[in-house]
Amino acid sequence: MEAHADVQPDETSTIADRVFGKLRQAIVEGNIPPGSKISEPEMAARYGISRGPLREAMRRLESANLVERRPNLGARVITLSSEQLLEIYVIREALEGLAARLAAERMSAAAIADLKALLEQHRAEIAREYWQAYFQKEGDMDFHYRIVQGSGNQRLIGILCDDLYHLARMYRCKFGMVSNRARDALKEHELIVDAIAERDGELAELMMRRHIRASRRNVERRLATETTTQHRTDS
Amino acid sequence: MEAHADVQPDETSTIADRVFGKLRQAIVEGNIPPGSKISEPEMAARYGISRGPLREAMRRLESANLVERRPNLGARVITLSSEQLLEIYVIREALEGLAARLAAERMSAAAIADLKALLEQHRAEIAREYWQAYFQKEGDMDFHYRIVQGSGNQRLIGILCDDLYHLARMYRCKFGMVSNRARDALKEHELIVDAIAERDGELAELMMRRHIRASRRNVERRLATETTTQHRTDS
DNA sequence: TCCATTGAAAGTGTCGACACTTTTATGCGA
DNA sequence: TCGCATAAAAGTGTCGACACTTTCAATGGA
Repeated sequence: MEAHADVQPDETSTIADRVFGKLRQAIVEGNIPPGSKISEPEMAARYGISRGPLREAMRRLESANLVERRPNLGARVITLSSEQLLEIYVIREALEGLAARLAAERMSAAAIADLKALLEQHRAEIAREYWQAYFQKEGDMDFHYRIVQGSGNQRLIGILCDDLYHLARMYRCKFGMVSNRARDALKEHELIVDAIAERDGELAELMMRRHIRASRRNVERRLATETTTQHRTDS
Repeated sequence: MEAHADVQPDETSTIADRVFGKLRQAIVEGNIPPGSKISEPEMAARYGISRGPLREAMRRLESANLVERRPNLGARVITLSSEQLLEIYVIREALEGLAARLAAERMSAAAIADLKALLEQHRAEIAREYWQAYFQKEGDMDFHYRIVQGSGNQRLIGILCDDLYHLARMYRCKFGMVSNRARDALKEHELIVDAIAERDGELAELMMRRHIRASRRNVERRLATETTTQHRTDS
């Protein structure tokens, strides 16, 4: 995990950088609830720092669209609407489709082999019924990260890994999206990797777009039932 | 001009916000040359502010990928490689294609009429040979802005208008890209608008992708001749 | 003459303090 | 009791100052 372009917890980095990473993680995981106000004195005290670096970190969170800030009123964690979640899926479909095509053209043979090994691991975990814990967490993301990295397009990697994925993860935590389609998703992942291994960029893009569209439709279904049943605990 | 989601020069905004906008403009227009170091004391003195707000502005510039910052070494304006410029075109092709499709589905009739009026204006300017000054500046961008706004996807608007367009503009200034294909571009713009007016999303996406691909190829050609002739002044 | 060392100068990272704005609480009048 | 005005409290925006790091220059030795 954390194999992507994240803020390194290096000791040489600044306080603002480190606290940015911590705050982002706290927001994405829901430890700081959506819509809640972030008080500068309170946060500075919690992390044992001054308000200067904290404000720098807040600026970066603002740029990352994780907090909304209004002058003299302070910053709040963004509120999560289902429309915005679907907006992200629409963009991911276009961008990750592109990433899959580029990956098919440029990914190294070694990276493809690693990808296949990752899928093998997923397959085993699903067979052992561990998929709940795994796919609920970061398993699916790992796969997507690698494809995007394989595209070799630095700007594309930045947009997806530094911005959209954190938002997607946040929304998933918020709505409690436990993937109930792990087996289907794995099958789709396999088709994508096969296309990449065959260096068939066109097919890889098609399959990736289809995969994300299916994922979006799954979310749409859940959102629909969520709103009709009005927070019924489906246990 | 400046009709997009920019930093409002409102008096109620903070110093950091205003100086962020000013710095971004200065960087994009080349007034602060690429690769040059940005000294905090010097910049703070130039804008007559303290280092606190300036550092907040720098953080936002960092998030916008306009400056590179390394701990204890300071910030530099990003250096411009032709590879990165082409990377942006690849992403724009995917993202603006998507925007055109969404715009065809969702744009209001009034907005489409405005778009047609804009094209009419472009046509007149090209006929009067004003196209050099116009297309060299922001005329082309105006068109693209409107399409993206018409998509209605807030996240998409943010990625393109807040990040990629500024970068594209910067690279254009850097390489002195005077569009020598204004007439071709206008023709392509007309095809896109026609498709949108017909509510043909599929065609609008196809035409937009083709338009940006043509634009990218044009840049590629110029870059190729640029590197072979080694800065020959083609006057 | 060239290189290494050392000191100063400049620059970045961080902090505490103050001014102004917003919010909350208090008290007065109807 | 309710509503409004006023004042106090909290919070944000900004600044200047200090510590540490990096850079540069001068000095001394080989």
